[in-house]
Amino acid sequence: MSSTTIKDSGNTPPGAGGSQLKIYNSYNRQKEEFKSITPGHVGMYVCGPTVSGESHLGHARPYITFDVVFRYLQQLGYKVRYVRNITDAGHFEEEGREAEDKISKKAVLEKLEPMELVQKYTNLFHWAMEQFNTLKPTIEPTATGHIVEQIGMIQQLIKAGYAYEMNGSVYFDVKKYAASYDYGKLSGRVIEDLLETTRELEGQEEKRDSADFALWKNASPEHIMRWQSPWGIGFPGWHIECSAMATKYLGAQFDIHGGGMDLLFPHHESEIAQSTICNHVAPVRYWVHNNMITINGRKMGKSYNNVIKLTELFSGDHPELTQAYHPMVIRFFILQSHYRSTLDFSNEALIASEKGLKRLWDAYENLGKLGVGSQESGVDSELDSKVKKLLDGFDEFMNDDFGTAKVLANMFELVPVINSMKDKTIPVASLSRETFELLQSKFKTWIEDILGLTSINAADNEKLQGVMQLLIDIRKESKSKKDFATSDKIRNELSQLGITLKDEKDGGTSYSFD
RNA sequence: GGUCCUUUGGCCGAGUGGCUAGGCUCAGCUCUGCAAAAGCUGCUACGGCGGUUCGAAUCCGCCAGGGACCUCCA
Repeated sequence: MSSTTIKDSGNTPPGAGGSQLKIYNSYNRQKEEFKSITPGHVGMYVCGPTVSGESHLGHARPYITFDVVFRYLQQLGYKVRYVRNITDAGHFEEEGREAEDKISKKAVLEKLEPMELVQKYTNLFHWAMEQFNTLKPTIEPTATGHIVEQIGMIQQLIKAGYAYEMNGSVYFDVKKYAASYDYGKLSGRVIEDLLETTRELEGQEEKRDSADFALWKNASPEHIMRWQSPWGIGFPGWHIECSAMATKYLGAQFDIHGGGMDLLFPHHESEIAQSTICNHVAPVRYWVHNNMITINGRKMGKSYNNVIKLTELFSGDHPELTQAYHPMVIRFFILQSHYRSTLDFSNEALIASEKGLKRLWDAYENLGKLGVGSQESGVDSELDSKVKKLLDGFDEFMNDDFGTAKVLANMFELVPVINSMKDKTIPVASLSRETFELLQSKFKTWIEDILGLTSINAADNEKLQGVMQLLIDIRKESKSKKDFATSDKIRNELSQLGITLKDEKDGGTSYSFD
């Protein structure tokens, strides 16, 4: 793989014939052709998790969405630097546990140690991401590891006259910024409205304007995360970490910034303001936002009390769940909708996804087992061009703002063709050699490398496979002797254990685990 | 209250103004010792009312429902 040139991967390379990647840019609210700032390279920043608690289903969406974006950009031949932060600084408390007073007389080991908590949930997050088969970001910086950079940036903002200190805290001067820049453009906010807001919030009286936001907060004694700064002991504000880390690793201006729609305001709006003042340029070319996962039509979130944690989803241990769901089913479920639409959770929908994924994956495995066949004669040109068209659709739909749902729809349209070839009701030779090979290679590339799906069959164990083969052989012998009592006993008892035997048309028998 | 978005068949969910999305469910058929799987066929929807257009789920207006953001939030 070359690091500077565009790899010809069999997909449409950027800029060359065919369709070209278009991305919906939240900043302009329209689809734009994607052009990277540095040819052959892409810088992408995605807002990562706050590791003060366990991740839930809602969190799965952006990381799976942007994992596919990451994979696809690489597939197109770009060298991608994918930065996803870990927010491990802030006002930390563990759920169900009170934040503790640092000066209390408790023994050190009895106290809530913030880094221990942060470590625990970071590990859990990484574990869940692995279950989803997401690729690791190329850089995963932590907020606590970049306090120096954040302080540096705040100092720059003060020096530039866009931030002011008050009682050990530092605030960004939104009114001043708005005088010469378009504060509110990203989130569609009207600055006058923001300045007029008369919301009562704690600490508001320190600000010159209610729209101002904190860059650095003075730490009260009970605040357990604290650092020394030019303004006294405190902790960084809510938005500065992303600006500081994105600037450090991706430069003053980079290609893609991703995150959930709920971060549009104030988080990303503030990020733009901070970075623009410090770096004298708009930080991001393409703002990309995924929509929310809802449950019973409501956004999943702590404040709504409708959260299903990922561990619960994988184990089925939650009152809303009728069963456990394989992480791949969640991934598939998310990919079956467009990332900018809300996605409603329900057991019914997830079960449908589970079945669909199994069917798709079985067909994919069958496809891999098919030989090219003797392509001498009998090419069905109608079928051949239909298959080609469906395959071309993969690129076309993905290039249209990452239309994974439509890519999957095309794959499903190919499933009957593949299964029929397997059952020999359609000869493999009805496809030209070229088309058949394209079908095999594109299916593999797209299903595994781009969509990042994997098998959900639990049967990948050699000894078990041996035992299964033995049972299948015994059953086959019984059947040939018309001893159906024995053959049915084997099948029925296996079925009770959650193993389904399937007699294939070619005389063989396959099995699947629930 | 302000800003924005959304409303698709039993369920989920794509949809660029004209051509079958797709998945799941359900029914029938084929195959099969039976079953499962697979294949085939069927079920054809776009919140309501107007408007633009030769033609609208797709554009515009009004009404109704739902949601997001405005506060930590994926």
